[in-house]
Amino acid sequence: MATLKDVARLACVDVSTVSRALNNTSYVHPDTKKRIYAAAKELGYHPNAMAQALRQGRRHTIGVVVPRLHLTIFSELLQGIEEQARQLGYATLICNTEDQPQTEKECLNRLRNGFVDGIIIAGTGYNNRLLRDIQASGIAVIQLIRRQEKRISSIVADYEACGSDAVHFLYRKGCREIGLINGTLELAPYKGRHDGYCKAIKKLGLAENLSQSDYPVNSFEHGYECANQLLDDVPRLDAIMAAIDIQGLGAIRALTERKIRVPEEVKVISLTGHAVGAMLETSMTSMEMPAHEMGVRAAQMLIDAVDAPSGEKPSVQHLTFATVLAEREST
Amino acid sequence: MATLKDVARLACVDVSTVSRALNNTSYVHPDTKKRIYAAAKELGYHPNAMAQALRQGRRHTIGVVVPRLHLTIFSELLQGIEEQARQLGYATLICNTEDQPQTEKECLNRLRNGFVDGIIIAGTGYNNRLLRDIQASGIAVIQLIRRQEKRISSIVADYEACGSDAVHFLYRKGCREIGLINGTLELAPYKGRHDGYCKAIKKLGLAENLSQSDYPVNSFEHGYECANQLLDDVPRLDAIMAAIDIQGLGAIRALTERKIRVPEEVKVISLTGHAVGAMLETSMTSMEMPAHEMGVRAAQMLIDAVDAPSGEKPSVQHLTFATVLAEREST
DNA sequence: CTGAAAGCGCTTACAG
DNA sequence: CTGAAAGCGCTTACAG
Repeated sequence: MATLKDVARLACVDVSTVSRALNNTSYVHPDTKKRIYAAAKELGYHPNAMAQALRQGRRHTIGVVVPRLHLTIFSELLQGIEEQARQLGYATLICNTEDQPQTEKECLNRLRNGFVDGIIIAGTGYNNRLLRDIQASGIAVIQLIRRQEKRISSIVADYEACGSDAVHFLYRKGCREIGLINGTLELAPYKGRHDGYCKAIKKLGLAENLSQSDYPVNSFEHGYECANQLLDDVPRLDAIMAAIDIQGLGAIRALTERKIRVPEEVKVISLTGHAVGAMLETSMTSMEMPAHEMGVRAAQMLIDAVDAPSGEKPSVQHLTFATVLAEREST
Repeated sequence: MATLKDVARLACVDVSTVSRALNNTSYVHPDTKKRIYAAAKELGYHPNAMAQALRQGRRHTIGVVVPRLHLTIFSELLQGIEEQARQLGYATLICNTEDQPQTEKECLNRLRNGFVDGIIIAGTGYNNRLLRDIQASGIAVIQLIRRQEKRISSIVADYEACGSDAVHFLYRKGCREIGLINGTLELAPYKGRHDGYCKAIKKLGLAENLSQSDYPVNSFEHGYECANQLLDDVPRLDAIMAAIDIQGLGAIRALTERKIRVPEEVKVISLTGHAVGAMLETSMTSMEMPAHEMGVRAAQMLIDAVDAPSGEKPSVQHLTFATVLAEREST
């Protein structure tokens, strides 16, 4: 790789002049400039981003820590983040934790070592202390989807309203025995949906029908298992709410196997529509969150914080997006 | 952020000693070591990765260029890549091109600027020259899924066998009018599946039933539109092969709307199963490629190339994975 | 076992 | 308009 020095030598000027010419950072005589450009081109010169970053103290890279990508909302969020970051001149570094606090910790420690200017995280909630340390050390941090720590800015959907709205929607459709398939209450999105569900159920004077399984929360099997549990426990079950699409698929599969018709006998709704629900044979009604836009906003907010002069760093802010009902065939 | 210098000052030694102690790179007196560790801890010292990279000429980062993440096989590949890279001590930088050659070009130019040690790309095929330049400049490059350039190593599935095997499978099931939903022949995976399909069809003395639409190849709508086209054009259509799962979903939707039963009247098979097919109401038969493993192998191969002493860089190699039939309810 | 020095490739005051 | 110099934070021969 050719360096500034090589270009300088070929163009018969000092490296500082080359730097100025290439970065358009101060007047350089047009003729000199021309010579420099020619030399740079001839040598196929590309500036070394490491050296620039070291010198300028800015890496123009953000880190994104997610629990999983495949078949999750995170791949869509990540697309939004990457798109926006790229437009603002930032690269995106990803880390996949599989929701393992230990893996997450290692990822965060790598990222903080001068890898990135800021971090967007959908975390496990087990490394909040570390996250605060990282933030205190001057690296911007934003929580996305999962607000596990109040003292760090976040962008989330209104999970509680989402859970509650879904119950009311099903109630209006005539459902009286509504089951919930959800995930661990340690994670904000599941906790919120759980609370919204319970409050609405109580308000309407209905019975809570909860379920759980040993499968990973984010799995088809979990949905399948929980649906079977609900069907066994609640003879007159007439609706199933699934926290995420994949669980909904599992639930529909369980219903199909029992020859229970959707939506005539049991209605199904997903609380986190992300595109796949709309494509099913029996397309699935869902509460949709604007994932792509949330990703874009997260990148924007993070980079704003990174770019802010160090005196006036923005204070902690929490942004909540509404989810919108998309009615389809499963209800 | 505390620097080596700060630690050195606090521990009353030279920076070089601190560096050696912290990196365990040569003998340092135990007492000194202890003092240094204590000082580093007290200051919350974290080495600056930029400076290390600049000094060592290695960034320990690989770049991954994909056309899309959400609801594609690429999110699964990326998970495999990230996992393996992380285990080998590498971070993963991603770029999302949306299959725009111009965006891809910009991404590649950013990556080559000292951002990464190597690049894994599922490319558009429009920047082959640039890719060769990048490779020539000392950055390892591997094509994944899409082999658009023979002179650069690649890891792909056997698309031709995949297309051909699917035809033979359907033939054995009694199908005689088999339609294909595919994508642009400019991309190797689609070209391969197309060729495999055509050869098998010819060999069996059947008629080719192709389709196309104006929608993005990687969309539900494309599958839906093409299926309708095939149904209109081929009265006795009894099977549909879809290049990818999402197209298959579109096809099933079209069939459902016309009240055509799957698989009794028309069978459906996806040529790139990636998890979602198995979860459907009518679970979809598909040719499965080991996406996660392919991602792992790609990361491995790339990092091997990066780590190879510069004298003995591995030569171009092409790895082809077999796809395996997973029979489900749609056939 | 440890210090002093050079240097990775760049940018940016400081002179002139 | 351009050069010489310092320095970003680290590592690593080279001495001793």
